[in-house]
This record gives sequence, C-alpha cells and structure tokens, in this order.
Amino acid sequence: MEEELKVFEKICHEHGLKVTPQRMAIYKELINSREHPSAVMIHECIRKYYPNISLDTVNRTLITFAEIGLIDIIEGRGDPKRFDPNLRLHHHFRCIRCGEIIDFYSKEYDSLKIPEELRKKFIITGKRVNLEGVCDKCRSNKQE
Amino acid sequence: MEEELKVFEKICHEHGLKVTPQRMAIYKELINSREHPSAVMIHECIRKYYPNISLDTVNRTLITFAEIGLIDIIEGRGDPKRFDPNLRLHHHFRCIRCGEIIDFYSKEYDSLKIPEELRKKFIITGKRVNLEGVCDKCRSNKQE
DNA sequence: ATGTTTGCAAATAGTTTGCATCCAG
DNA sequence: CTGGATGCAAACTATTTGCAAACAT
Repeated sequence: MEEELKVFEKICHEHGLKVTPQRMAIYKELINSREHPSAVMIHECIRKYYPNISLDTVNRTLITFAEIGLIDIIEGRGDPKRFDPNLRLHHHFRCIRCGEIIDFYSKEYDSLKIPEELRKKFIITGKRVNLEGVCDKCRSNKQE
Repeated sequence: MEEELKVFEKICHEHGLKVTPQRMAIYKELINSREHPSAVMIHECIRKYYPNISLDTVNRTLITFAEIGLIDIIEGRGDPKRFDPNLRLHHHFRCIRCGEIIDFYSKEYDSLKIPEELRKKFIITGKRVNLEGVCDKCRSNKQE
C-alpha cells in the first residue's frame, strides 16, 4: 500500500500532475476496492471521511488517470448501448479512437475452455474475446 | 433477408410479441447494419422513411429483443463507467444479474495469439477475454 | 507566484417511466 | 374486441463544461 502510493506519486510527477489529497483519496479507494467501482461508488466512499469532495472531481480525476494509463476503463464505458444482431459466436475488435467495433471469427478463440474454478462456481452463458487498439482508418489519418 | 424476417416473425410469435411495423423496421435496420448501432443511430435511420417513430419505441424494442435473445447488447451497456486499477493482464467474468465483475487469471487466455489478418491491419493495444453468466451468489438466491 | 485543480452550477446525453391512445391478433 | 405496443412528455441518471476560488509546487 505504502509502496503503491509511492509509485502513484512518481507516475503523477512524470506526467506533470499535482499530487492533491483528492487524487490520493481516489487512487487509494480504487486499489482497496475489488469491485471495479464506478465514479459514484468511489465518490460515496470518499465522502464519508472527506465530505467536501465533488463528484466532478472524481469523474475528472478518473478520466485523467485513465489517460496516463494508471487505470483502465472497463465495461460499459458510459457510452450509449450498442446492439448486435449476430448471434454466431464471434469476437470484437474495438478502435479506441473512433469507437468502431469490428467483428471477427477465430476457431482458436471459439474453442477456449472455461477454467475449471469458474465452471464449478458460475453458470457461464457467454464468452467473447475483446481486442482493442487503433483501426486502419484512424491509423492513416492520425491527427498528431 | 426474406429468410431472416420469417425467422424474426416466428421468434416474435413464440414469445407472444406482436409483429408491428416498428419492430420490423428496427430489426431490418439491425441486420442491415454492420456497425453495431446504438438506439439513436437506429432511430435516425428509420426516421428517414418512417418519420413518426419515437426513440422510446426504439429503446424499448431493443431491450425486448435482447430479453428474448434475438440480439445482444454489447460494449458500454449504458451503465456507468467502471474503473480497474489492475494493470496486469487479466480477464473478466461479469454477472448478468447483479453486474459484479470478477477478475481471473489464465495463462491459456494470456497467451492467445492475435490473428494474422488483424495484426497486419490494426494496432492492437489490449486483449481480454470476457465471460458472462450468473455468479454464485445470484445463483443461490434466485428470485424465480 | 502561477498555473493546475477543485467545487459549484448549469448544460447535455442517454435512458426510463406514466399514461392515454392505437392497433395486431 | 382487448391487451400489448406506441408516442409524447416528463423524470432520472451519468457525464461534461464554464468559471471563479483554492492550493500544490
């Protein structure tokens, strides 16, 4: 924990970010939580001992952390729902620039086994490999 | 296309859903689009030839379709963003009932190769296997 | 000192809900 | 006919933005 906070400060400095109490609190909350919390969840926890912190700050800080690669944004990135009528087992590549989602098929991916510990504990109804990166279009008309 | 619409009508009947022009239009739009559209995108397309259709109907219809398994909801399911401070390569299981996301590790999954066609075309920066289903807690206190 | 960060308030976007009307079966 | 489906309006939730005040460096 002490260790992780040192690393945290170092990374902030490397990116020219000030180490504020709010940022510390948010980062601590994140690494102490096993729940992949949302901004609202984090805000509510921190509020208990730091009643003045605003939700905006939590939101902005999380985005900043994600931009410098300190954390990941996962699952339902706040974007609108998107729908897929293709019920065949398939996989997705998502472009982090333009948001396009491209289907692909792979026998190797399809045949992945569900790990024993999970199969015993959960009912598994879906399986998909998600790749992300930059698509060919965004790669050519790169802005900077 | 004709074929798919027959299947569509059949599935609607099986689930006691009426086959309305709106539902037909929405389903057609979905299967003709390669873009994994959002509700707003679908609404805007249909509007061009069916100006009276409301966005609510599109939203409700898509949810209904997903409930009967006719389509999938993917990527950013409209839920709030969630954050993950764990930067080690790992994978997720997500409970479709309670929304909990559980990390797991798997050497087999980690070592998946990126398919040749994708590697040549895109820059791949992330890879993750997403499983979904029902977690142990939700399995025991099942509501119905 | 000074430029970044914060908190507040207001704006925006996506989604959901209540209700009266409409229409597929 | 009749119950489910639709359209409208309003509510709600998540997120973003502008700006003045506060604070880390």
